[in-house]
Amino acid sequence: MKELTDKQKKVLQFINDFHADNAMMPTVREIAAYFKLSIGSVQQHLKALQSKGCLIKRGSLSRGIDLPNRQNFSPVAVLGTVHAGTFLEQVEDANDYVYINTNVTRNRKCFALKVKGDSMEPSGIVEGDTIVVSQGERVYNGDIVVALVDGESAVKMFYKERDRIFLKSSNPKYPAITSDNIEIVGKLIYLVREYKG
Amino acid sequence: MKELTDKQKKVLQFINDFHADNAMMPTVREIAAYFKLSIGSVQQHLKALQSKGCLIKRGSLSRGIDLPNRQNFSPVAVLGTVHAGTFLEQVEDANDYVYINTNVTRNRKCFALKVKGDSMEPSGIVEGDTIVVSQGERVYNGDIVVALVDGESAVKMFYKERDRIFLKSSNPKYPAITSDNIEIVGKLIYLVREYKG
DNA sequence: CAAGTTAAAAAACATCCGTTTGACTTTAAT
DNA sequence: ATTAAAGTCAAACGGATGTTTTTTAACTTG
Repeated sequence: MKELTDKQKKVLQFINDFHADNAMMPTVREIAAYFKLSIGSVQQHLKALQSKGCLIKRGSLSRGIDLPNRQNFSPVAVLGTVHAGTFLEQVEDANDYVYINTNVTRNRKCFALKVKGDSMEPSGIVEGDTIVVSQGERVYNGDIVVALVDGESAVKMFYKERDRIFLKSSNPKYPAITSDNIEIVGKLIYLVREYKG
Repeated sequence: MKELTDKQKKVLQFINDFHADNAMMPTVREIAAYFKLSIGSVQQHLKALQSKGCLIKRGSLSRGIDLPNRQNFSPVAVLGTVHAGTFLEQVEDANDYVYINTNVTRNRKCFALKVKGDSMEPSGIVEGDTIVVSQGERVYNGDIVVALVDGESAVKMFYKERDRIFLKSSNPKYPAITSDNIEIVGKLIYLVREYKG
């Protein structure tokens, strides 16, 4: 990516800010008005930015410019609460969403859960955390998973030994679980925590 | 918010998806093309959605519709690493960013740090986590803060007793810190963790 | 000095786009 | 049967928007 001139940097910055504020790209004339420039001058700047790879044009659409590394977020439904100590599940209606960068979700089928309990505290998963789970994923020993054991869900570490699945808490005060009726729902891919107050 | 008709729901959904994919709102004609409708019909749907509070129009701008609960994200620079065991700071150039919902940052001045060490593990803060810190904030006993102690930074719990500041690790194997030279940089407001592999 | 780059302006053109109007059909409720 | 609401269409108007061309000027660089 070539060097940008000062003016080009400013124009690019304006486009960035404008999009962050208004959720749409500015028109050529809106850029011109901000910098008190003519339309043609702005067109030249845009062309320069485009040839340097800092800007993408999508045909002749209105507001049809785009930024190469634009961040994209998609809603992931918070389906309920998962108890990380003993077992508990409360699947509610999905009225709550957490927005995750698509670089993280990568088109995988995901959902989110609120954590209760302390069985995974040594792994840094504490009450109130929101965890994002990717469904139908291959899991390996040591992965943190959400599993259904005899119909109830839990967050645990996954281990498989001689075709037998063990679900371990990282908190040593809880024993490992094993059962003939374990279904792995998905694998932890993300965690967010908000400190309020 | 009144009930939406099936068609109105579909139109709203399309607008939502279109914006997520293209970072811009569709034009009336683009909506019409998708649903194989006339322009006027779409206008009517938009008017209905607007009167029901599910859509906002910004004057007569091209692509000038907006969604009431649109999520907005702003970049927060990851300035370096903070050691949560002993002390350590490496402020690098800000080439790394984490994108945080503006509902969380709320116009506050923020930066982010990568965590190393285990001194805050019982509080759910482990190595590799990215923490978001709000600067210049009033802090209270028990808040988790980033502080400068004799010029080096740390993540600790804040306590003040008789005008003396104590910085405690939640991991009991580290002693509490106190010094005449403690500067509170900011308060933890958010934490994200990505599980890779 | 000559040549190339960057910056800028004005004007004109074609299209894109939001808006409005009037008329028609279907469906559901009264 | 009547009424109302939702849904549809076609057409046209005016302003917004992207595009292109030509001209001018300042600043570097060889």
